[in-house]
Amino acid sequence: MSTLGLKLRELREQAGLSLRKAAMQVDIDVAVLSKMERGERKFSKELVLKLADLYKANSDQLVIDFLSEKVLYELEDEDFGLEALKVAEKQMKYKKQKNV
Amino acid sequence: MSTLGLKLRELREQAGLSLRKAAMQVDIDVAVLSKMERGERKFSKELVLKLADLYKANSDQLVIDFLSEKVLYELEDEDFGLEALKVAEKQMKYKKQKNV
DNA sequence: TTACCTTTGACAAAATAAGTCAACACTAAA
DNA sequence: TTTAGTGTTGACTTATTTTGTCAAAGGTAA
Repeated sequence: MSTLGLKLRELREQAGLSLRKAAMQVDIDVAVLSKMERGERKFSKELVLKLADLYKANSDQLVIDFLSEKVLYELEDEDFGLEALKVAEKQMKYKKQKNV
Repeated sequence: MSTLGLKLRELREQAGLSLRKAAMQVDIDVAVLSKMERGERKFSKELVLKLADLYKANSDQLVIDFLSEKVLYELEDEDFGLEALKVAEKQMKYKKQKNV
């Protein structure tokens, strides 16, 4: 289901950390991390960064996944989701170029 | 600032409706509609549809603008916003194709 | 003045998200 | 068969965000 959750779970396991220990390190409740890894609760960007750091993983792609998931969540079941993404992309490029 | 707000304001004026009257027709407070048209508050999709109907305008592009604005709002000031959009697009296409 | 118009800010209420906790079920080692 | 570890669940509280309501202001024109 959740790409980000899966990835972070794998990274945690690769780092040899239990859910409890990882949660403690980043200062959240175990229950919450468990739910986040299984896509039952949303990550925050800050937490993603903390976890990337803890797992010694590169955070860029994780942040991209985080944002992308957030966007997809907003657009799920929308008939014009794809069109909306294209418009958003166009506007973002414009803004970037124009520095608005 | 807000494309959608501007568009809906223009449509309202073209329909010859005052803010008060339009707001009354769609059953919201004038203050709220005023703020929405100026981008100070967010539209809901339902309201966009109601307004499109009231102004006798085609709602498709308005809904696309609405969604796109929502997405851009989530991604504003994000370094990886564009990358996130691309990932989201890819996943959405995949989902659509696979019917997941 | 009167009668409209839009905008503003302050506040209350409702809805969502985030945090906390205790208990459960499972596995494996002692 | 205890003990200690694992992850999961649900109920609950608290905090934050969003939404709705209202009154008043300032503008314009008859």
